[in-house]
Amino acid sequence: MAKEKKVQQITDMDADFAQWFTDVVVKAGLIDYSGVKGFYILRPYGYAIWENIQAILDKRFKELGHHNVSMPVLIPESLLQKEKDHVEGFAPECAWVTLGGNEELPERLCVRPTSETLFCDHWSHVLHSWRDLPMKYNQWCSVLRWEKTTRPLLRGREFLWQEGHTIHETAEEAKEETETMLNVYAELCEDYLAMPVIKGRKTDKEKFAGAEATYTIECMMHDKKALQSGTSHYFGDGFARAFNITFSDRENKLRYPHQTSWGVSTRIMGGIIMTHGDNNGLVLPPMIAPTQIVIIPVAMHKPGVLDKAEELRARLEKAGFRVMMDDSDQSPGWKFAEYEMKGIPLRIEIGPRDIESGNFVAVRRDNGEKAVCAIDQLEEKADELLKTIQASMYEKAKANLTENIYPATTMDEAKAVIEKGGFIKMMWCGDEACEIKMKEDVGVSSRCIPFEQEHLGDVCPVCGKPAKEMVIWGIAY
RNA sequence: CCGGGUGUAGCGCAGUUGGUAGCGCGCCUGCUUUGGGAGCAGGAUGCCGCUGGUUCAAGUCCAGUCACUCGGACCA
Repeated sequence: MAKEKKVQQITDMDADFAQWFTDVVVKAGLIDYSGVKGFYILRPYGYAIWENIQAILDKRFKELGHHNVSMPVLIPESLLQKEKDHVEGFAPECAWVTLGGNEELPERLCVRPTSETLFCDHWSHVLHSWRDLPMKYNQWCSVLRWEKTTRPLLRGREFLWQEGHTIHETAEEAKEETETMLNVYAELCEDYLAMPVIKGRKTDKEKFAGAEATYTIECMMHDKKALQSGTSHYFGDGFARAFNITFSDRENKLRYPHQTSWGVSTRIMGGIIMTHGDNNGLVLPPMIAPTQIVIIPVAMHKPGVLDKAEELRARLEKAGFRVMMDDSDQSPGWKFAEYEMKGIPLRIEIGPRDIESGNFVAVRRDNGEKAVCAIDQLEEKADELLKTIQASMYEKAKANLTENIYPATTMDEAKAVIEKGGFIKMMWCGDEACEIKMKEDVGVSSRCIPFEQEHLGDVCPVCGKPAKEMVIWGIAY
C-alpha cells in the first residue's frame, strides 16, 4: 500500500523518461514554474545545489588566476553586430529592449544571450600593453535566449551560468587556457558530480558562433541521450580584429590578442538528475548534496530517542558533514519517502532498539542497502559510507556510458545502435554533408571528435570517402 | 514554429440535457501514534487559466489568448 502510493507521485522512468524528469524536478522542490514560458524559479533546494557547484568552480577559477566581474545585462545592437558569425548565431534568439519608460530608444538593446561582445568592447578600451596580458575574467550571471521549446533546467529562456572570458598574448597561451578550463569542467563532472565525460572537439557545424574551435564534455544520461555539460571555446584573434582590440607587444609592434570563453550552466543540474535519479526520485552525489545525511528518529516520543538523535546530529555536524535531523510530526515512513525523493545520500535511523544495542541504522540512497553500525563509530562510518556512495555512483554512471557506446562501420549498424539506445562511434570524412545525412537518416548529431581517437576503418560509412577521424554520434538534449 | 494532450482548492481529480462548486490527499487545532507515505474528532481554503461572445442563466456552448506537457523541427 505504502509503496503504491509512493510511486504514484512520479512517473516511472522506463515508461516515460521525459515525464519522470519533469516530475522529479518539481516534486523534489528544485524548481517551480513562473507565469512566463521558459522562465523558472530555482527554489531553495535547487539553488543550494547550484551554490555548491558555484563554490567548487569559483574556487578553481580563482586558483587559476581568474577575477570575477559583472557586465551589463543589455547589449547595443551595433555592438552585437560587430562579429558576423556571432550575430548570425545569436540574433534569432535574442530578446530586445526597445522602450525606456515610454520613450522609444534610439538604438534597440539586446538582453545578453552571452557576453563576448561586451567583454570585447571593454577590452578594446582597457588593453594597452603586453604587460596587461593575460586578462582572465569570469562572471556569474543569467542570460536570455528565446528558445522555442523549453524545459526546466535543460532549456530555459533565462538560465544561470558562469561565463569565463580571457585574452592572451599568444595563440598558444589561449589554446592552453581553453584546454585547462575544459579540464576544470571535466573534473567537476567526474570528481564531484560523479558524471563520467567524453572530452573532445565540436565539428564546425556544432561549434560556437564566432569560435575557431569549440571543445566540449559530453555525458550520457540514463536514457542514453547526450548532454553537453560544459564548453570551452578558442577564438583566435577573430573577435579582437572585429572589435579592434590591440596591444603593444614586446617589440613595440601593435598586435591582436588571442581570446577564449567557457561556460557551465544550471543545465548541469539536469544532468545530475538524469544521470543518477531513479523511480523514487533524486539521487544526489554526496560531494554536492546540500544535505548529505538525514537523521530520522523512530518512536521519537519515547524517552531518550530525540536526545540521542540530536546527539548524533551534533556529532556529525561537528565532524564537518552537512546533516539534518527531522523531528517533525510526520511518520517515519513519510520521512523515508520524502528524503529519498530529495536524493539525500545517506539516511540514519535511530530508535529505542538501536539505542539499547548501541547501534544506528544507515541506509544508502543510491542502492537502498541497510547497515547496522556502532554509535561509537558514527563519524568514521558516515565518512566511509558517503565516500562509497560517491564512488559507486560514479562507477554505475561510467558503466552506463562505456557499455552503451558502439562502433559502427555501416549506416545500418549506426541505425541499429540508435534503435537500441546509445552513442555511435564512427569514422568521418570531415564533410558537413555527411553530418546532415546522419541527422536525416539516423536521427543523430555529432557530439564530438573525441581526444581519445580509435581507428575503426579507412572510410566514412556515410559517403565512402577516406575517413579523417572518429566521431561520437548521439541523440542530444 | 508544427502536431497531440491538459488547465476546476496546495496536489490528484469528478462535475450529467447549461440551473447555488464537489471528492480524496494535503493544510490548521486537539488527542492518540511512530522501524516504509499513521488513526480519531473538529476546522479553513475557489478570478472553474485569462478575455470576449451566445443566453434569463456558462465550470459546462462558441471564438480568441496564455500557460503546462509529450513528440517533431530549430537551437552556443
